[in-house]
Amino acid sequence: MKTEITENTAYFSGDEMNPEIVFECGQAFRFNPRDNGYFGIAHGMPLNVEKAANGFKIWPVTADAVENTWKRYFTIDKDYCTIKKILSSDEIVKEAIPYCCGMRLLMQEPFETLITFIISANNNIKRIKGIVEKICALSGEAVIYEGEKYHAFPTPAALASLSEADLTACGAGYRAPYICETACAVRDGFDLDVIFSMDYEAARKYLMTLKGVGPKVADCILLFAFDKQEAFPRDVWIKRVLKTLYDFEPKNEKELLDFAEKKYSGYGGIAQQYLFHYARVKKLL
DNA sequence: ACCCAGGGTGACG
DNA sequence: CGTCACCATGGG
Repeated sequence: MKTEITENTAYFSGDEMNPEIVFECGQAFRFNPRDNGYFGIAHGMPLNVEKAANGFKIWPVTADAVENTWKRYFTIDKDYCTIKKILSSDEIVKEAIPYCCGMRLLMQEPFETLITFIISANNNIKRIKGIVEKICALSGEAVIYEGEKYHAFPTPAALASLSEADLTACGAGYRAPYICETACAVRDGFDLDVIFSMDYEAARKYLMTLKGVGPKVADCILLFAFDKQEAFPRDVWIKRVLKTLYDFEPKNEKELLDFAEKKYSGYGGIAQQYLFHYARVKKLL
C-alpha cells in the first residue's frame, strides 16, 4: 500500500481496509468504535483508525511511529488482493470473501497477544475485552489523550507483580494462575522475539511450554502476532464450519493441518479468519 | 436451572 | 497418542 503523511495523520491507500471487520473479528481486544472508526491503545500509543479513499487513515502519529511501528502493525505490505484470488479456488472460502471485505490480519505485540489469548480460552469476546481492560487499568502505564486517561497493556514485569487474587478480581477466573505463571516466565527470560526466526512447528511447540497455552491459543498467537500464516486456530466456530460446510471432522492435528495446507495453499490462517467471520455474521450453527 | 463462549490441564488408558 | 472431568464467570 501507499503511505502519505499530513499533519499528524497517515493515509494508506491501494488496498481495502475495513476497521469494523479488522477489530470486530476477534483478533484484537483493545479497539472500540468511536465516531466513524475505531479507537484503541497499541504499542502504548493512542490510535484512531478510519476508512479513507481506497484504504484507511490513522492518527495521531509521527513519521517515526508510522515507519517503525504502524506499517508493521497493519501489515501494509501484504497484498490481500492476490491472497483472495488464491483462496478463491476453494468454493466455500470464495463464498465467505464478500462478507470479509477489508479484512486484514494485524501483527500485534507478542506479550499482549500471548496473555489476551490465554484469557480467551473457553470464554467469549465481550468478556475477554472486559477482563483485558481491567488488567490494563490495574497494571498498565497511563496514557493521556485529549484529556482522557487510558492504559497501555502492562509490561511482563508489571503483570508478573500482580497476585492471583488481583487477576481473579479482574474476572480471569481459573486462568488467573496461568497468567501469573506465564507473565513471570516472560519477565524471567522466556524469549518471545526469537519466535520470529522460528518455523511454524517449532514456534508452536515452544509457545506450548507456557502455562495456559495449548494448540489453539498457540495458533492464535502465531497468526495474530507473528504473521505465521500456516497457523490454523481451531475453535468451536471453525469446528462447526468444517463440519457443516465441508462435512469434515478431523480425527487429529495432522489430519487438520493436511486439510488446511491442501485446501488453502499456505494461507490457512487467513482462510480460517474469513470463515470465522463468515460463520459469525451468518450465525451458522 | 441449563448451555455456551476464539480451551487447557492433569490423570488415566 | 486419544479421552475426559474439571475449571471461573457472565450472558442467553
